[in-house]
Amino acid sequence: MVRTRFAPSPTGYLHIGGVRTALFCWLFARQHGGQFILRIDDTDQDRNVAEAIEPILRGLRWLGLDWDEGPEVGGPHEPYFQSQRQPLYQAAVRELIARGAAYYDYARPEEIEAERQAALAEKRPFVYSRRWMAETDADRARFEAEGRRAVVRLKMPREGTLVIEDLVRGRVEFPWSMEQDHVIQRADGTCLYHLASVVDDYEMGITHVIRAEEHLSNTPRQVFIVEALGYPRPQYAHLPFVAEPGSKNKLSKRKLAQYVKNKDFGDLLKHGQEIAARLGLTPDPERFNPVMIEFYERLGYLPEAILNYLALLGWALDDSTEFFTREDLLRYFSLDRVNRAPASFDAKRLRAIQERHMARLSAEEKLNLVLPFCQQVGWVGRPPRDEEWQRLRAVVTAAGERIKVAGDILQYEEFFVRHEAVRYEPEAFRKRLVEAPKGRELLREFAILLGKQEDFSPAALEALLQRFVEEKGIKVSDIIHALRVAVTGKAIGFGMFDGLSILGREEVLARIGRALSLAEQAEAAGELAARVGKVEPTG
RNA sequence: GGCCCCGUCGUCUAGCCAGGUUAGGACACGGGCCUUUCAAGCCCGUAACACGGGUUCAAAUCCCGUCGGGGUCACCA
Repeated sequence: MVRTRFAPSPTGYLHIGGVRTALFCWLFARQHGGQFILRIDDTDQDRNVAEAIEPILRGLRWLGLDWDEGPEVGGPHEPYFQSQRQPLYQAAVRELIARGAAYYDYARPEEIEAERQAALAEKRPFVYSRRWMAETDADRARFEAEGRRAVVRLKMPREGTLVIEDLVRGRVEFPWSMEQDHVIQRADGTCLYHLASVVDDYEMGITHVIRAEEHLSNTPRQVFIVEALGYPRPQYAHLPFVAEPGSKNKLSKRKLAQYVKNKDFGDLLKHGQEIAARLGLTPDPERFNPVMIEFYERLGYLPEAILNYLALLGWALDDSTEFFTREDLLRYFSLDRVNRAPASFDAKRLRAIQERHMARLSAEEKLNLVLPFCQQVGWVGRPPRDEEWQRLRAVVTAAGERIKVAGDILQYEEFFVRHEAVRYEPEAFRKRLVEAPKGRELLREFAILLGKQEDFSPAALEALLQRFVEEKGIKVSDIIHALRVAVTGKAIGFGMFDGLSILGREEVLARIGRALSLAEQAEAAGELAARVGKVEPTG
């Protein structure tokens, strides 16, 4: 029975690299009919764990990476918080000491540091002298009489080689002589991560330890504990870490300011901020950024697209397939096709994959995705009235593939407000209406035709405009830009006739009328200003 | 610095283990088509085996070395 685990520390956020690890653990367990366990590695903490794990659980849930055991779902190995399992670790420490694999050490931190410095000065690797090691009660009593306090250290081998058969990296060898006598229990009696991790992996029956590459160097000390305690050695698989945009450095949430300088990354963030602004949010930049999973959830990305992108960050099936649904991933994923080199975070590629997943959604699915965003800004009610549904459906259909994430619906405000609330882009308004008296004249004439038009379907409207254009001997482009700006306030948008049809005759006429009169006023004011400007110098 | 890992187009990668490919794909980029704007779509194109030695008829692929990048060396996880 395969059992894998994802064991984050409660830091208050879930970043892309962590999710990628969780995904691979989840995929591996699921496709082997095994279990995926979520464990919170909080051996260090006195912070508010409940608050700090919330974003982690929420992120995994959103992505559909369900866990069989862990926080909120329980399981036979409760509790799933390391902070609540100390007695187990302490028992393991006693066992290690009894077996001669660990010892009480009474060195003061500054004494260790002095040895370390001495080694550094002589350019030789640091190995603790074990001078304050206490292996008998008499030793302990003597050191304690000096007022020393003990930590427990691993009594690591000092010669020989450890061979690890890693499922991703193959055979890796470590000389034992390079290993330290790591501390496994603090002076205050609490136990440290490496010990806790090994004990829990054993207690929870973890068969495959799948984690990021940065743990590869930590593996020897863990294997030492595993063997000293007589546990079966789990299979290890060390995934390449996720690197920052345009570099091979490990992704770090602390270097955000630097990533923003990367154009693609910056664009992705900017797009997100625009949507947040339309929602009236001012999110915490520490959490609302493309390194964090929360960012994608709030903007209406598709979980499946994120999963697809993440899977490709360090894994490939073959030379050409890159679109994967969740089911595809479950079917085709395999650890032996995981890459060894780090993969850097590529914002553009993430967008491209999101677009492909979005494009295959049905209108109905897209509608449901977009609905909460519209409700949040008050365009439609909860639940929406029939006519609101219809309008929303029409806009979503007309916008088509322009809506790349659910939050993109918010750029179509003009279809959800009345004519008096339409906002005009200043540049477009000036160019297409204020400074285009001919365009205004054509628009005025066309409005008369629109007023008599019964059939307001896109096709009929297009035919109407065609006829108008032919009769006047002009080109479509001579009028359509003015029409677009007058009706939507914008220079760009989806098909003009779809837009007119959605708004309906009364609204369209009202908008044209308003735009025309505003443009005339602006022109008059402009002429006046120009005239005044000329007069002033002489006067 | 020691130990460990990694190095194919700008990016993500296939190919490497079992040597022989015009070194393939996608994203990005450039050009064209389409066109009422934008997006999409379609067609075409630019672009890579870190370097140096071997082994071999033949090396991205096997061996050695160099260089470069990264990880790790806590009473953090």
